[in-house]
Amino acid sequence: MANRLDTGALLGHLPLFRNLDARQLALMARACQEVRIAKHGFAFQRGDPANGLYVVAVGTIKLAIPSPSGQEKVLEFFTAGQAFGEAVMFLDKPYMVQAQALEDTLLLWIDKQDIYAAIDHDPSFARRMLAGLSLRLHALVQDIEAVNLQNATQRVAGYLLRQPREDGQIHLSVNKNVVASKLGLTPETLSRLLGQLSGKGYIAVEGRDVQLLDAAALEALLYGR
Amino acid sequence: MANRLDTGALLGHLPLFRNLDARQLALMARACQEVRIAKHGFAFQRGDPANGLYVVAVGTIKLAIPSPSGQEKVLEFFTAGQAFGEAVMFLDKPYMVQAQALEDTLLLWIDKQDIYAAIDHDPSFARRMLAGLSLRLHALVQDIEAVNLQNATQRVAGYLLRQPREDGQIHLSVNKNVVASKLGLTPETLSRLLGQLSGKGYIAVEGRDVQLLDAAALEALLYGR
DNA sequence: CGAAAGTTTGAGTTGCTTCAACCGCGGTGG
DNA sequence: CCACCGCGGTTGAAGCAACTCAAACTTTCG
Repeated sequence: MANRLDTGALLGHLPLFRNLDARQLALMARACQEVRIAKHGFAFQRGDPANGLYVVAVGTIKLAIPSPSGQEKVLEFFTAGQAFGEAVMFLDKPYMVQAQALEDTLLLWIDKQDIYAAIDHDPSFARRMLAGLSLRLHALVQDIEAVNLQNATQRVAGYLLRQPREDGQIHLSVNKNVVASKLGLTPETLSRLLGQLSGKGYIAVEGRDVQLLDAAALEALLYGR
Repeated sequence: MANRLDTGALLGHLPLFRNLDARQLALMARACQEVRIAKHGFAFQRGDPANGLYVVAVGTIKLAIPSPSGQEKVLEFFTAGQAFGEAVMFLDKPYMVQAQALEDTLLLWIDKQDIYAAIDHDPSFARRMLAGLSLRLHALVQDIEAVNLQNATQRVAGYLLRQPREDGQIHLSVNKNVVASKLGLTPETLSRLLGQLSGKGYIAVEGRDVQLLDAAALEALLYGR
């Protein structure tokens, strides 16, 4: 029991489950299962049936659309405390995306039925669920906007500006290959563009650390011209 | 009262509101407002605050992301009975898309508060709402897949195959300019590709009517090579 | 320490766009 | 009634942004 995870406490801290009452929370904590995924392993793949949702306890998950030709389009990352895989659960369709661990990861899996029970029992849980899906939708629309209406440079600039930073310092949470895929670019193109922005003095890149030297200039790229 | 719309009956027929009880439905029917939008008019534009959702009573609405340069990316169309604009309602963000009428259109508008009330009152309503959002999400992911992992020809083939048809006969619900935008193409490119597919004998195009002559060949384009 | 993965740089290619001209058709006003 | 306009659509020629292919260099990790 030493290495045992306190699932109740963990769930209770998630925004999604925040004001679920104690009984309901305990029920859910008991119902959920721990799933360990090794680095590069999959929580689920395209075509798998969706019978529940996942919550990241430890680690990082990459959600991506695979393609027959081996390339993939990265949609989103999830780290400790975030839920994923909820959307398809409500339809009766198989996953059209895959969830891959970027490092050794511990997930909690909650059955569809238990989620439904929580929805029926607590309307505020339903609202949180709705808000969660809406947020996901919002992110996807942003992605679509980026790919369809912005050129490569603007996508990179936009991405950098959206990253969390402390005094202009950004640390990329994933490697540049993955960032490139998220932006709908090849690694080569991303590398060249970062080099270009560095050359102009807008940013300084060192490995996964990026310093924003001239955020205003980046915004100008995004909007003006 | 002759021209008066029976909102209660209309709402009651929507999948979203199907098994809302009579009292709740009546409440909602009384709460909702009729909104008339002339062709080319907007139900809302990017940046507008979202305080409720819309249901199409009569007409067609085009949801699109506008861009400063005047072009736009079409996301989806909505016709009689479909709801839209629900997603942003749950976040406290303004719309990032615009809803434009493709013809004279009559909408019903329902306030956020009334929706919340229905969610709290009837868990099955919440589930329907969740399913609705999930469906929207699914569609967006398909869109992203198309733009990122398929070439222009595949996108066109995929689109045609997804359209409702009777013995291979498709009728485009919107003009080709709009279809092109939905596919992330220029009108010129779409025209060329349709011509090309016609040339190969896979389809026959006449105005907005498209005959699928060889659906298998189109699927082959999508998957194999 | 060596193999594999990640990153950068260079050179050449291409799929789609852009620009431009043209056609046909429906509506509209003189 | 017909000339005119404007929009939707097609076609051609030229351009370019991003990709592909290839090779070298760097970092990570077993």
